[in-house]
Amino acid sequence: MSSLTIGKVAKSAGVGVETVRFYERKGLLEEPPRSDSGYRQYPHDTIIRLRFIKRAKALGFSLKEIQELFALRNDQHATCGDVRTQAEVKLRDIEQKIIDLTRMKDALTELTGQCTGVGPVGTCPILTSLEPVGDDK
Amino acid sequence: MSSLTIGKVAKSAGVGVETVRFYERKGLLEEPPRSDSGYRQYPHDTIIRLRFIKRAKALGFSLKEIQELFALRNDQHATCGDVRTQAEVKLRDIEQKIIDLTRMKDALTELTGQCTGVGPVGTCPILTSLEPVGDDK
DNA sequence: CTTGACTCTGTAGTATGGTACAGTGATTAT
DNA sequence: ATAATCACTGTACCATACTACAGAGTCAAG
Repeated sequence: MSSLTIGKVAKSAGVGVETVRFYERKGLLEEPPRSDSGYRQYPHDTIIRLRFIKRAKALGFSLKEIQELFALRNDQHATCGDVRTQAEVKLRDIEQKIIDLTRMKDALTELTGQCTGVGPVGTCPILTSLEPVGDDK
Repeated sequence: MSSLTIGKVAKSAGVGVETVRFYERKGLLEEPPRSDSGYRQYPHDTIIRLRFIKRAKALGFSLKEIQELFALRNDQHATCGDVRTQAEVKLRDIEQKIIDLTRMKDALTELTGQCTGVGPVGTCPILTSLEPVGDDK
């Protein structure tokens, strides 16, 4: 059956043409066959692969990690458990980020709570708590 | 009193020497006076300023945002409320990140829950749910 | 007074995930 | 048939926050 041009796969997957070529350079997409004139000819499942990348990115996987996922899938010796392990590592990662951000949030909430919002900038408790002593210059 | 060399301020503030020069280039630190031989001579409160930067970074502020905070402080017309507004914007920002990460976490938790961890990689529900149909190459 | 540690400038490289050309050739629609 | 898209390669650039040199000069301790 037919193959797709780079513009078609890009549009179908919701990414830019340059992004598709970028993924190829990064090894996330295999080099597709070329037409006589040198145009890339993509099989239809390239769209699926691109969507996989989009979803995995939305789940917080980096391009490198996505590549590792692909490598795992192509590895005859890899098991479902290996994939699960990767997902769990990423899960711990995300949980840690949430913890860190929550800490930041609490600290900032406390700071804004101390600030009445009135008065000159020099007396702002947000700034003074970030810079407890002295004044530069 | 005495001034400090770049190595001293860097160490006291817990950052690298290159980082201090980098901050100077970025406009986060003013250019300090120089000795006859061209060495930077830092006033003591540079350490405080560097620590301010560290703390603000730990609260999720980018260097650019920290610079804006400094600009605000040096602005005679700025009020405490302006600073508070900046902090609140950052707070919303952090809250949104937490929401996004929580969504990622839930999606990944669901995925790992579906995976028993046994069997070949081809049957892994984590991979099949990321790539619902077809199989590339 | 020598040696090692420190500092200087300027440039380039790291990682991440793309985006944006320029200049040229191919294809498609009218 | 010709103009408007589209595709090609290669390179450079965006932001973020540093880090790492090279090659030269300076300072402090023993």
